[in-house]
Amino acid sequence: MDTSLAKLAIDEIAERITDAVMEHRLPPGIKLVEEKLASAFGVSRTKIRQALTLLAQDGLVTLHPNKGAYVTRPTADEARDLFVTRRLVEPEIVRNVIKRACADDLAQLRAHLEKETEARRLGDRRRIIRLSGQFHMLMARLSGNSFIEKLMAELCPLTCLIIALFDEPQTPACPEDEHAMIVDAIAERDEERAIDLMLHHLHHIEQALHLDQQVESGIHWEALYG
Amino acid sequence: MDTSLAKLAIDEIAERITDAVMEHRLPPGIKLVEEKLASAFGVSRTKIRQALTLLAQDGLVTLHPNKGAYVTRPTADEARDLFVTRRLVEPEIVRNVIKRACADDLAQLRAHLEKETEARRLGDRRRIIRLSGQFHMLMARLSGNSFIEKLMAELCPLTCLIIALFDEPQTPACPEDEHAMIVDAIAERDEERAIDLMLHHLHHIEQALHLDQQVESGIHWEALYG
DNA sequence: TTCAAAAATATTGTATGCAATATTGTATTA
DNA sequence: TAATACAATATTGCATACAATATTTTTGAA
Repeated sequence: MDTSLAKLAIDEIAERITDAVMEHRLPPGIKLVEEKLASAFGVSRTKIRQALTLLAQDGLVTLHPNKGAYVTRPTADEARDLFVTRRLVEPEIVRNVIKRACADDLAQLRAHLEKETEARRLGDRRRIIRLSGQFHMLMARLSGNSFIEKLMAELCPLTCLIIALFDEPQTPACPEDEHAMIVDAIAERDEERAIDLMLHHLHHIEQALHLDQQVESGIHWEALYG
Repeated sequence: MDTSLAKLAIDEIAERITDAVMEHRLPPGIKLVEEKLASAFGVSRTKIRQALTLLAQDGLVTLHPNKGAYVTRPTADEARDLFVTRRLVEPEIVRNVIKRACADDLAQLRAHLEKETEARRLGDRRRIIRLSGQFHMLMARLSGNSFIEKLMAELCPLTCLIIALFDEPQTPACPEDEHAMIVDAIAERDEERAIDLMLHHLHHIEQALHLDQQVESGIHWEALYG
């Protein structure tokens, strides 16, 4: 798992685990044994422990005292709350990006869209999901409000988790080019349209999930001995 | 500093430090030496370290690598962003509280108001500031959205910090009974008025601060040798 | 005396070791 | 054989020790 030679800081460890969760390489519910991670990253458990507390703070990992750390398994209710929160915050992000975005910012957005296109071309579904999340994180960063940026840096990885839980693996990952349309509207400084597109985008993501079905509780143990 | 006998969990340590910051017993900019905290709380540095990473995640403490942990000293810009964020989020909180609040929830709010009144009667300015912050945290909790609750649990202590930095100590802590008026409007299910009161309340807090003055940079070292 | 170099001290960063707890495997008994 | 108690193993929680880095104090020369 560790590719670099330099010793990893706890933030970097947390980031790598976050990426792995976003790409569904670490599925919701899986146990994260400290020693395994420690040897995987080539550091001591102390650092892993600190990384896990960070991730737990972000809600990506849940700590059960004396039991261990598990990748969080959000409930359908939490998923709904998450989308409510995103629909509350992301219009403000769009407004601020339109207000502040310079040419370089737009270039960053376009560059990100290209990465998404490339991942789609390759059919790399895991990367598509992670990049889709990171698009919104980039938008939040460009909005210039550090609190909103930090909030989105929590909500986006969690959204990926929720997609992992509630989406059918067969479904084509994300609404195709909605991100591109949002960027276009931003480039044209069309606030109303950009916000509208963003809200529809979020609705599409949520509606593609099956939050009403009983997938949420995970494995149905009762049904196993039939 | 440690009053209980049982060993403190990391969260409890973080909470106590948070309270101390909210009450301005730990002023912005002060260094938090791990060993001092460790002996104060009767635990090892390991736990303190984890508590500090939590607090740093919340923005209440800033970690300078190899230098140490310092109580954050927010800038005026960050203060403005914070209030922007609160004005974005708290109307939603009010809406949800009105939608969901049962009799017991309202009783909790009233009980909190009494605590505030008591602190005001005693002239305990520190407690007033902390309780004022915790009023908004309670509202967020009653709103039933865990993400918004968590966000407010970060923003409120930071607001206390900002008040510590930018408010004149002489000023009477907070607008007198605006919290009570908000609770009244909520009890009457008057959404528009409640939101209006909340927004005005937030404006009052922000305008009581001197975010435009150059208080922010802390001590004016240049002016000391004149 | 003043400045800079160097020693001494303080503090952080990390790994390791041990105790506490949980989980798994085994044996014993009804 | 099935259930339960007990032992073995695995894992977490925590403190401590040591290395790396920063800060302060002391020393010595200009």
